[in-house]
Amino acid sequence: MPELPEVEVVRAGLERHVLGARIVAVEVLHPRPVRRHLAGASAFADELQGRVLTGARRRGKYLWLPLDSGDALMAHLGMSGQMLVQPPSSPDERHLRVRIRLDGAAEGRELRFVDQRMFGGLSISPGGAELPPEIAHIAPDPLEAAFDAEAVVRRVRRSASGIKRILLNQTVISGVGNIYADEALWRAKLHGERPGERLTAAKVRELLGHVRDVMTEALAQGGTSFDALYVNVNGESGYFERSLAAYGREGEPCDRCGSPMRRIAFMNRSSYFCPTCQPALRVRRIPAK
DNA sequence: ATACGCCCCTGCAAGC
DNA sequence: TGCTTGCAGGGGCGTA
Repeated sequence: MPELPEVEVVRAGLERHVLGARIVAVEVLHPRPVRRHLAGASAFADELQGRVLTGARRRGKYLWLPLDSGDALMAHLGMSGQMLVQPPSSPDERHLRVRIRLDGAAEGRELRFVDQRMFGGLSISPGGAELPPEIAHIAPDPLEAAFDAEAVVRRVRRSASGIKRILLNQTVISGVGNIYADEALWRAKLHGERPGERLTAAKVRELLGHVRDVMTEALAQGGTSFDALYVNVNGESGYFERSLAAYGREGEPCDRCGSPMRRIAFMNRSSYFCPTCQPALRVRRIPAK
């Protein structure tokens, strides 16, 4: 159930543990996670066989491993995906979907794609080593050099949509999911339904700063609990229970003002916010006399 | 061209 | 105890 910081932890782990490895065999245990490979599961396996993994890259929540062929093995973790590096002797995980046996730099290890809900998946991007064309429409994320905050400010202020919906639109800014959207909005004292076009440029800039900060802090904490051989992404790093000010805190006191935090339905999931610090509508102030 | 709702899956916890 | 319902951190796609 990863957002950008969790995906980055995985990327860094892959870079450390499978760089330079050669794929010797691929076993697809469930067809759904390779559904994007239209030629089918066995073609997917055949195309990967013999390739060398030459990198580990990320944009937003998408990961890709450039191959020595110039193509890339792409991965999206969806809601429940994990990429694990395991010795073959390790028992199969309950939701193991794809097994990739390695030699060379990662001799005797397996790269495993584990995914309970299978919203995520693996695919091969032809010529996608540098930037897979399938994700060219995804905007840069706040932690990469190509991120253009002023371009995001302009798009936000051109949109009548609610600011939270805009934050979750990966073509505007990538990597932000439901948790970090709520956290950044809480820090900025903004209600997620405030229309983008009604926000000042300065306020949007401030919000983007909070987005970057909350992700950077999460990344720092997620990285510390990272075990050397076990590339984990399941969000159980301890960060979520300890450091969240908004997400999942319905009924608990706001860390800033003490008001009970509220939860509302939003886009088939939930939004958490402080009704006092984050009013839905701008309050027209009555001038003091 | 946007912008929005629907749907893809499985599993868990709470409620009846 | 067993069934039903709601909910879970994502995003592609069809339709307005």
